[in-house]
Amino acid sequence: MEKKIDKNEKIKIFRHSLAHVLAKAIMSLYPKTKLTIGPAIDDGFYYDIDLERSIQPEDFTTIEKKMKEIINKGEEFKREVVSREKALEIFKGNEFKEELIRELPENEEISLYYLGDDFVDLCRGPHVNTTRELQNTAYKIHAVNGAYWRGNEKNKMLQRVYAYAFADKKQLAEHIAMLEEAKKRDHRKLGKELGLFMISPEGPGFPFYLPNGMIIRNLLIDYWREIHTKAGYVEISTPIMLSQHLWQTSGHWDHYKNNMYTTKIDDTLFAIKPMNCPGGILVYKNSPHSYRDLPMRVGELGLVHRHEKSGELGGLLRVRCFTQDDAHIFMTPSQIKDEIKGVVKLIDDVYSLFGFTYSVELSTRPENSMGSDEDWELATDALKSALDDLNLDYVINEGDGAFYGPKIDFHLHDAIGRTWQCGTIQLDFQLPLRFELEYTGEDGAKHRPIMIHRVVYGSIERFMGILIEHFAGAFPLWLAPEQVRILPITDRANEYANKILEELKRNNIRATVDSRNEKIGYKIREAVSFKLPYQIIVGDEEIANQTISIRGRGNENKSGLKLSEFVERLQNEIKTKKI
RNA sequence: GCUGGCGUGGCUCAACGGUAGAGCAGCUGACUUGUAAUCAGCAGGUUGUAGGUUCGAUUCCUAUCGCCAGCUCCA
Repeated sequence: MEKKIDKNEKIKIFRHSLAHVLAKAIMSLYPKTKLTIGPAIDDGFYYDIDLERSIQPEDFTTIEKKMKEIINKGEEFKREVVSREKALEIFKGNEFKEELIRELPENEEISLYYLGDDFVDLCRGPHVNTTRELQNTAYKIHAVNGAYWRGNEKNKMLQRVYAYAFADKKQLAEHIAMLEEAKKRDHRKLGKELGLFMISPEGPGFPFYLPNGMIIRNLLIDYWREIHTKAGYVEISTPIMLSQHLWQTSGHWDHYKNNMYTTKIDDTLFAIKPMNCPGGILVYKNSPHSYRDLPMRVGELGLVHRHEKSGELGGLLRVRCFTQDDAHIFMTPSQIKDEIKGVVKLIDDVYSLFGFTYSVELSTRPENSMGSDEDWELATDALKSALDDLNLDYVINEGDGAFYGPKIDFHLHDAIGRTWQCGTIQLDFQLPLRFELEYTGEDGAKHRPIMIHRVVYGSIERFMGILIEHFAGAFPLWLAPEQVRILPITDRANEYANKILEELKRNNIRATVDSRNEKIGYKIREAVSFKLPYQIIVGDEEIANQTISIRGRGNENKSGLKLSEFVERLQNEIKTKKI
């Protein structure tokens, strides 16, 4: 274990040193470049530069060659500690470096790293001693993208040059091969090939479900209803469009207006809901409540619309209209911890069922938020202590909470390793206050409930996107749109195949017969490429013996089976939701 | 929204200043086939859209829409 950490440190130093080599190469090719920052990242490094001329993919090889030259020269990395004044003088004219230097804390020493005699960069280090140590490393510039200076969209946009970098050629090749493989499981590609969903240019970010995708979606919803009923939830449905007045009360109008679609009915402004909570709150307010009713767990599969900026859309992972598997829990302060634990448990159960691993983040108060410091502190502490009680590992994400409360986020990974927030649990003292929610306590007095907003899938769209990539389209039997395809070898077997089909249908198994006039090899090839879990093959032999032959994933190939045995096996596999 | 790249028949791609070509899918016919592509024929595109340059544009330029990567933002 310790060795592994050492290795990680070493590759980080390689990557960071290579970033300096890249910077030097770029400076020598394009002397007008202003350098900013260039850190090591998970699969390599990048360097953000400010340069009039935009770096093009054609330039990558030129830059790589220049890097190689520098490395082969065996130039030395030399560290020098300088005064703030000296540093400012050296980087005079580079407003980015000047800004960084000015912001360095008083007590911290300012170090420079020279690479050869003619290149210097402001840097904390550490680095390799000479570029000779980089001779075995393998790197490849693969992209240049825009990136705002210091990640702020109000700042200047720089060019970010990305490179993969590994300790040797083999590791680089493996990484590139892995990315190639990942492309094959891209949910957009599979969604098209397997007939799951489409997105029309007529509705950017508004996905259409195709029949096969709809089957999966409905199964996910069935499962969701089943586990939520068991966990003591009730379900409601609230309107998709509600008056501006409601959104003003909820605070969405002040904090979320730019993301909301609006329309006028007569002379009143209405907004399409970007979130389900205000509707859920109106339901709560519809009748008086006693402490005996709490906690009230109210679920809603709510279709929300949000105006996401055009460049932010992507397949099913980022859309403008999606169904949240939402629920609001109204409760007393003493119920907070148990309720949060209950939701965490529910989320863990669901993600485990699909074989997902996830990471957890706790997000705290953002800048543009409402409510008192005390409430925020209380809410944040409640979330923390629930997580601590459950012994869950989590990282804290400062300032990333919702405008009405702090939250726990659950992140899942897509095929190429990007993480996506799916599940979230948000604690909210603000909306109950704004909407003057009440319940009658044991003491007969009115009290204010506390709310949890939570989703498990997050959005059905995003979750399906991740699901498609996770299984590479080869869904577990219970989710597969087509579970079994029956392939008659000649048309003499069509009648027998149709009898089998009827029997499967009677047992609620989704099956079809491929009675096209094609060779068996052709039908198998197609069934396999559609990632079907099982194929039943029948010809003269099977008819004579009244048996079936099957093919399953993982090269399973069996003959002489009884149909009834196979049906039993399928039903068992479906019932246990085996993955 | 920003930076850069890309838009050719249902899909995957070719042609790149001289009025678009292939494979797969589709349709028709023949073959009745035993575990990942049977053969033959037919049909299908005013090259995202709108302008411009040119004798001539899919190819060059501008705008616009959409897609992709990243940034920002987010379920």
